[in-house]
Amino acid sequence: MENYAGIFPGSASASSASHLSLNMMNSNVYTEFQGNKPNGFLGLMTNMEIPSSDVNNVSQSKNSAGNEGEVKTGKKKGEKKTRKPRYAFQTRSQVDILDDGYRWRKYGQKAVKNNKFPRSYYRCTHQGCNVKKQVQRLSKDEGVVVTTYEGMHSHPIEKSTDNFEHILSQMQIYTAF
DNA sequence: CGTTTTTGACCTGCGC
DNA sequence: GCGCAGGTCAAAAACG
Repeated sequence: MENYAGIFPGSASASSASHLSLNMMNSNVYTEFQGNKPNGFLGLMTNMEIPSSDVNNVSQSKNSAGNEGEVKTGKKKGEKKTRKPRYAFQTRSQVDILDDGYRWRKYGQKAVKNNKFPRSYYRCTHQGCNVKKQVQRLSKDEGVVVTTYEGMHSHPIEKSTDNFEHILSQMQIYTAF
């Protein structure tokens, strides 16, 4: 399940590209940011710090899409009092697995209360890299996938990233907005 | 054969 | 104090 090869129209060696990812560049896929947050955060990456008391701010921002709302920080194994920033992506895609070029190992899957679809938990397989990521899909709009990144990678991408680099650059341009 | 996925159990924080 | 919800671990299966 790790064949993320040419998915882009420009890439020649498109190996059937069944479940690939990163096809945000495709016509039918595009990152859209809806005013989910009262603060009105727009952008590809939104870094939000999550203080213990602020946890419910995400859920309270219910709105059009009808997000399920993540409550509780649930730190567990209290070792870090420092809350890590999280970066949320809201992407319109038919596939849940959006590949960013890193290798992820799935370590859990749980169903969310207000969502029919389960939420998947991934972890970066790189040694020492404890970056986590969770993918969730809105029950209302199956086309909308919310990817939340936790932590930052301190190592280069493992994949050859053919023109991924190029693509990423373009993505950044989008971010600039 | 090594690695990742899968799935249930377990843990933790919060609300009642 | 108990139950709910979310998050993580771990063992076995599945896949290459």
